[in-house]
Formats: sequence, C-alpha cells, structure tokens
Amino acid sequence: MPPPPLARDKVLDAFEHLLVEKGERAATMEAIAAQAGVSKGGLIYHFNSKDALVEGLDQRLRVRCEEDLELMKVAPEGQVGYFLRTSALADTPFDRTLVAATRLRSHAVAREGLVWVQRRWFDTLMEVVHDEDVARTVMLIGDGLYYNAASTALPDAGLGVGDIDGIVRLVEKLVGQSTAG
Amino acid sequence: MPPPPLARDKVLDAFEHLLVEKGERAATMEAIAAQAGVSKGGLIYHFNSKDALVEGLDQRLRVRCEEDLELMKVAPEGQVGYFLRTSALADTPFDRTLVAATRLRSHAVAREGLVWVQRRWFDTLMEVVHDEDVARTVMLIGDGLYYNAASTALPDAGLGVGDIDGIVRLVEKLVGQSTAG
DNA sequence: GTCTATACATCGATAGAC
DNA sequence: GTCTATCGATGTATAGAC
Repeated sequence: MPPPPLARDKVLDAFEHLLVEKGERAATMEAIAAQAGVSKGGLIYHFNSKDALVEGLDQRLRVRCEEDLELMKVAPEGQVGYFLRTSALADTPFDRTLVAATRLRSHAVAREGLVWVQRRWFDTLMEVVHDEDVARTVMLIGDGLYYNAASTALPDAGLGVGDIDGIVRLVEKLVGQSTAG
Repeated sequence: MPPPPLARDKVLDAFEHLLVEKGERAATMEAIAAQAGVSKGGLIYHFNSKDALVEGLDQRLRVRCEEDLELMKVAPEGQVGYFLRTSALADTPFDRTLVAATRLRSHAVAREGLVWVQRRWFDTLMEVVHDEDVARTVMLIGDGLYYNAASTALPDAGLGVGDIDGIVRLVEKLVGQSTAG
C-alpha cells in the first residue's frame, strides 16, 4: 500500500486551476509545478509525462462524476433541478475537474472522459424523465450553462441566480408536461 | 486601395481549420503557413504576429455574424428554428469562424468577440420571443448544440438530425406558450 | 510580395546530485 | 522523494535574399 498521494492531488489541483483560469496553452509542466509549489523534477516524479497528467485528470473526473450522480439521485429539489443548478454555478470539486477537462481538446483521453460523463448524465436523467427529447433538451441546457459558466471570464456577461431560477422553472414545466402526457 | 486580400483570407481559412480540427495548441504559425500553402515568412508578411491573426479572426467573426443575423430574420422556418438548426449542424462560413473562436480561450480578443455574438443573438431572439426566460433558454440550447457539435470528434457520440427535430419541436411549443400566455 | 535562414525563448523530458 | 542542470524539439519572430 502506497501512502496517501497528497502530492499527486496537489499537482492535479494545480493542473485543473491553470486549465480553468488560463486555458490549455498555459498549463505547461513548468507552470503546473510552480502552481503546485514543487519543482519541475518533483512534478515529473509523480507524473512522468504530460499524458500521465491527463490520465490522472480523467480518472479523477470519472470518480467525481459517480460521486456527483449519487448526490443528484437524492437531491431534495429533484434531479433535474439539481442537474441544472450545478451546471450553472456549483463550484464543487467535480465541477472544476469537468471544466478543466473541457479545456483539453487536443487529448483524446479527455474527450472520451467527457463523452462518458455525458452518457452517465443522460442515463440518469432518463430514469426520471422517460422521454428522450426532453432528456436531450435538459442535457443541452446543462451543456449551455456549463459552456457559459466556463467561458465567461468577463464581468457582466454571465447569467445571474435569478436568470437560472427562471430557466429551471421553465424546464420543470416542460418535464411535467412530458411525464403527464 | 489595396488589391483584394486573397492570401489573407486563405491564411485565416487555414487558421480556422486547424483550430476547429486540432485545437488551439496545434494552430502554430508553422502549421498555419503549411495548411495555407505558404511559407512561414509569407504568413508573417500578412499577419506580423499571432495576435494579429487572432484579431483578423475576430473581425471576420463579427462581419459574418451580422450576415447570418440577416439570414435568420428572413428564414422561412422562423428565427428560432433557424437559430437552433444552424447551431447544430450548419457548416456555414460563420459557423466555422465561430467554432474556431471558441477554441481561442487564452485570447481576450476572441472571448470578447464571442460575448458580442451572444449579445447580438439574444437581442435578435428577443424581437420574436418577448420573454427573457424563454430567450435565455433558447440561447442555452443553442450553446449546448454548438458545444456538442464542436467537441464531438468521436463517432456515435453526436446528435442526429432526428434528435434535433424533436428538440426543435419541443422548443417551439415552449415559445408558443410564452407568446400565447 | 514571398521566400530561406536563423535567432531566441520555451516546451516536454532525461540524468544524476542530494 | 525532491531538487538542479541540461538536452533536443518546437514555438514565435526577425533579417535579408530574390
């Protein structure tokens, strides 16, 4: 049994941070090491290549996705409301990992991880919604919310909490009609 | 009057192509020159820095956006239908430029251009929908469609034409309720 | 106007001291 | 286990021939 990989986690946190705040091109090995507070050599000891770093992020993404789905299933506001609200503004560990993964467009591993997450979300939503069009629409709104939350580093351009409330209300009407009809 | 800038356009086409197909990190000056069929020196003659290239893309984005909005306003299927369908699968010049711009996350100029496009879309949709929640929801679905179309280089993971039809039908019901109620 | 050649910085990765 | 030093490849940008 290896000891708890605290340094590994610290490095992955730094990797995520740079990807989210500065984008893929800024997340160099050197910058990651500096952000994590270790040397380049120290980083390479834990992840001996950039690909290994991406794989570490992918594993973390899948683990945290499953954890989030468990929360979603027991959310008091319902699964659809939980899904939409966390898409927009939750700053959970899962969220940060997810947004970080969306920045790694050139890495096949990261793309596959994202497709896997979408599949897991879709299947879980279908357990409540029972209508593929509605489930797809909810998914798309979630994607849109993520896209906006992830891309808007500009002040004044994002959606406010009140905006989200209105959208959630609208979508829940849609879901209600589909399960009733 | 300078002669028509054919070479400039060819270089921007190459820049877009690489951004869309391979991502930001692959769109290097050398790769762009090769893709455009010119030398590195020839590229630099037209755009003397990478920032100049990004600015060229930003200008093209805004021009093509306005052209697209004119088409949207006279679309036979209605503005909402046009908006959603072109978000999903249109391979128009505007589309390629837009997706390319979404890849340039580290450049402030590109981010501002995208925010500007969103604002123009929102204002135009509001001319038809007259309800901010509905307009925002339509925008989000459009963002989601773009996000999916842009990110899925994987086979079998994207949305089909039939899926889009179902979603458009659902959204138009939503829009109809809002304008009726 | 477009090219070749090349300068200079920075990238990912290796070797080996401590 | 973490560091410094450094390599080869690749990035942006410049100088100057044609």
